[in-house]
Amino acid sequence: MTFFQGYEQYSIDDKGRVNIPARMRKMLSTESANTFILTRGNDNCVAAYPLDEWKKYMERISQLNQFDEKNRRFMRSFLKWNIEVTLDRQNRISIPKSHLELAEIKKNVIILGQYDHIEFWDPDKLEEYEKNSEIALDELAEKVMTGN
Amino acid sequence: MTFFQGYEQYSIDDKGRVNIPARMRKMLSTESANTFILTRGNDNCVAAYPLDEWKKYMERISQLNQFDEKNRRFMRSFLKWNIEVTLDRQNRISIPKSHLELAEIKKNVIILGQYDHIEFWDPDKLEEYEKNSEIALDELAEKVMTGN
DNA sequence: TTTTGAAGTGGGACAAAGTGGGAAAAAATG
DNA sequence: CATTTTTTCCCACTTTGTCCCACTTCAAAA
Repeated sequence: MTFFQGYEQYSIDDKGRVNIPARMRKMLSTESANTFILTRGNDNCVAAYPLDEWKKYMERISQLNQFDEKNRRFMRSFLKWNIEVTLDRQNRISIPKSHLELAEIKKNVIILGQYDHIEFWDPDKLEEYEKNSEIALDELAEKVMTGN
Repeated sequence: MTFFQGYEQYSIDDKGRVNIPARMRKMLSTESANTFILTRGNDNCVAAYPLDEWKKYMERISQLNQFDEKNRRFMRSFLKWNIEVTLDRQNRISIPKSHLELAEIKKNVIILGQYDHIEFWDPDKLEEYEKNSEIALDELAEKVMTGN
């Protein structure tokens, strides 16, 4: 079982390229073929799922009935932000402008390991997000870690 | 398993031609022979199905009993908008005026990958459509992605 | 302390992708 | 059948993306 954790602060160059941290890279299975699916993450970030992890989700999508109006809405909003990217020889991916704008990422980016995926955050936005959540974290931590 | 996803904003020239985004083009099987079936999409857009995907639908149509008045009605409204188009050497298709008017597409067009087909939207119309759906999307997303 | 290799960053050159327009061919019209 | 309009094919330009090479930093090993 492999999973992503930890965080790094990296920079994005003018061409929109970011390095994937070495220790996260090591988590990639050979099946994922150095390929990620970029997508819109929750709470204002960009998320990257390894190809093989992603297939689970696409299985579900494929089974939706498109003649149902709600399902169509969901599929459109969901598939819209998906894009496949592959590591270049320097182990970087390039993030499209649309996605950078979505998460308001400029020159610097925080890379978070988030179990089955990686997240890219604007440093300021992440800080802001964290400030808004400090209150309840302690109880939540207790609940999760003690298992009830 | 290949499928369409992502989105692009492209332009339509005076002759009604649109480029098919490279990454969506790569999804085309050789059986589809660079051919799409344009048709009337749901919710005010134009849809394009690769030839081989389309055949599945035509199979079902062929089995309808035409002596049933309702079936005839359906077939007429359905078949009316179908038209076969092939990529030119620049990987473009040309969309008939009738279809552009149907979806109120002018100079610019949003191209959406929608699993088994591609959709063409007028940017304003799509935005409007998306605004009307934001409410229920989160729960729906959770439901679909967590599998219950 | 020096060396070595891996990791992160930047930029130039070339190829691919997207866009526009002219000329020939085909179709539609009277 | 002639004329006009539309469609198709081909060429050319511009922008974007990809590939490759090179430099810097840092940490572990010699």
